[in-house]
Amino acid sequence: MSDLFAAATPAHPYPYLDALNEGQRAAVEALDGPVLVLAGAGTGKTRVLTTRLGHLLMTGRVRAPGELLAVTFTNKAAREMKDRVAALLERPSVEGWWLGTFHAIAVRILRRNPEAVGLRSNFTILDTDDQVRLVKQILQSEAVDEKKWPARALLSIFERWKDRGLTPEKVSAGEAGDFARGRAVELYKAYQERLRTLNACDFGDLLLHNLTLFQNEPEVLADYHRRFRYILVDEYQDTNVAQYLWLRLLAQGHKNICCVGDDDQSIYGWRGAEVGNILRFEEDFPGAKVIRLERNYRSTGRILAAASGLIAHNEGRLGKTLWTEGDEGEKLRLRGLWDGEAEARFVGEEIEAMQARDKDLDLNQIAILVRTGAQTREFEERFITLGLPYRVVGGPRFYERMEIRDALAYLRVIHSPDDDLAFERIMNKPKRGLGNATLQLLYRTARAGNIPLTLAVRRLVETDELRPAARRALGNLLRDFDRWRAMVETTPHPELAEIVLEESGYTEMWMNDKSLEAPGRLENLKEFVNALGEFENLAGFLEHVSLVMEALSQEGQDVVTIMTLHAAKGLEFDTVFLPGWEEGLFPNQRALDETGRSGLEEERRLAYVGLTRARKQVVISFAANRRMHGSWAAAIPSRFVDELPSEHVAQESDHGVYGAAASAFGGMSEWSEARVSPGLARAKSRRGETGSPFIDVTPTRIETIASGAFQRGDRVFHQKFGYGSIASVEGERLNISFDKAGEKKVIASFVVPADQAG
DNA sequence: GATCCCAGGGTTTTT
DNA sequence: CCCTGGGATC
Repeated sequence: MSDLFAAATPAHPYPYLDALNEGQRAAVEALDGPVLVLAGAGTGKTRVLTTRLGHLLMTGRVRAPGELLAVTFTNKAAREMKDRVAALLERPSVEGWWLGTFHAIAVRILRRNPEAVGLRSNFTILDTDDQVRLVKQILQSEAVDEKKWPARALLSIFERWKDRGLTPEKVSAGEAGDFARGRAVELYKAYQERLRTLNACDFGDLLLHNLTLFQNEPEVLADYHRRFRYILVDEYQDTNVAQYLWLRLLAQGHKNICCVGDDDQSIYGWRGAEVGNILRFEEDFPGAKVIRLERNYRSTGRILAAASGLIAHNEGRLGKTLWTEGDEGEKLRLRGLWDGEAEARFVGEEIEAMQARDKDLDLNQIAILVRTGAQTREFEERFITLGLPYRVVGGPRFYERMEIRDALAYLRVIHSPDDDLAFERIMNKPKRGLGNATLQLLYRTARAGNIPLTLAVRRLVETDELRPAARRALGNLLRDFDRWRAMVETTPHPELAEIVLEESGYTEMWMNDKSLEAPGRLENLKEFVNALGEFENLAGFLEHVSLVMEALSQEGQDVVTIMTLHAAKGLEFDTVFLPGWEEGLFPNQRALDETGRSGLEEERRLAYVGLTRARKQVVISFAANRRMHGSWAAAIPSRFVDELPSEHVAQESDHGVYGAAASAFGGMSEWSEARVSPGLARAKSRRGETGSPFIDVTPTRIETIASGAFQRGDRVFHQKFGYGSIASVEGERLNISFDKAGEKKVIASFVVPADQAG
């Protein structure tokens, strides 16, 4: 502790400081007391974070891993920081450090003192699916009409309360709302009680239980005060109230808390984030130093000017102006199109033109950032037709897949026998002749005796209340679980998992399944067993899966990225396409309806995030007609288009940015394309626009020029469309009749022979 | 108990 | 348009 003072005095022993600009250096050197680093997009935030961490070590303020708490929002950010710290310390990994997501840290704390909140240390963390099923059960037992009051809606009410740190007791009467005629709080209480009985908690509980723990057990909190001498928080603008309270409690002792964030990039208000947390920082932590990082190292001057011009329309900002010493760059491009399809075609053509100009073009440096997930489809379809490799970021995560969740459920029941939801999930998977009637009886018995489902099963198989077939099936299942559970200590867990999947008949179930997903699912199960091997024990694995596990991403390929604006935060690309800038879509109507002005400002921040992802070029587009939920709607350009400073924007349609004019322009372009390119006209036939002369003529002709590895009649497999037979071959383009997806034109490199699939 | 069909509803998403 | 879930039917 004494060298703390000694180390702080010398001026030059830290060469890494010289590589920083003035603001960055200030942010790194302000080690003690509360500090807020307002780090604009592309200003070197990660560098500041890691250098600061290193500086804490070099100055001796942090000498042991346990003395620093570093929190992030995503696993990705946590991993990146871990890697950098490991590199800094020249170690392969830094597992002992308190460095992780809010939730991962909260679990770690909760596992040490679970009794304080009525849990046992092997408690389960439920995912969304389990949560919804639990809420449904409660609605049923409380006789609430699920049609009128959907479980999901109620769950999101609970989540918002949890985001604000509210336990059922703390929800004030005025908050009840009209859900189920004001019964929401009562239902919330029932939900929390059920969770406790199940020895389970949901994601929101992790933080909420931490707050309860700290408030009820001052000793525990004091221990963490002694432990964590420095706290570092990333993406502070995304914290919700519960996380804010959590941080405040932990920082109470020494007040050495450094939060890094950007109020202009707060885009998660809809899931409980409070921009107010960052705006209020100086009041919350008196004496706080605020350091602004405004020098941008990423984007061109014009992109920064456009982004700044846009975001200036927001009120209630801390205020910050990005600048660069780099080039002014090209103007942003703005294009109006006829409809979403034309827009996708336009983007495809632009990328092809870029490829033509530069044959070494790195497709990974191109991103299409959309407002809603539904927008990705049109681009996907277009890119498949063009044979342009792409990747859609998002979609179901690995552990959200049905087969993985089933396999997990088996392990969960083994690991924590009271996990009713897991038991219910796999009770009849594979089919054991246990249907709804049996399940209802089980639940009645469990509820009557206030005991877990598996215990109810144990009692029932001793009686004659069940049908003999059901009784036998359940008896066997119980015996299986007992046997597997007995193996936990003696059998390596990956092997155990394999045995369970085998003996339960689960693997067999998928082997007998003829659907096109089945081979992929079996593959995922193998992957699952492999992943299991990377953990010390079953408990560790289960925790990892519920908190961290992500979809397998095929990285390292040369592909264009398609993703939502939300998913793009923190990333950067040379060229960014921003389609769908239309009123109603972006800003999104629902955001405006639900949260009004603050919703609009959040949408604007989203636009700001999108713009600042680009290093060199931004291409914004809007369509005059957009199909939503199956019906067409005329659209007008987004107000954000008008908010861009016009001197930095090149409009490519001389008909202006208004809907009607854009329609005329887009319509014409479509017409001319159809004339010059039969291939494009044919592609449209996939959408059922029959009657074009091109469709009738081409198939016979193209067969004669068939070449390459595929022939008519071959069975093939396609990532997106599944299995099918080749109807005709046209060079690299294949016409395939897919078993499930119907007729599609695809590029040969996108399919493999059916026998090589999976 | 399992399968099929139709109605209804469909931002953003991490942990 | 496309998916999900619940009810009706075999």
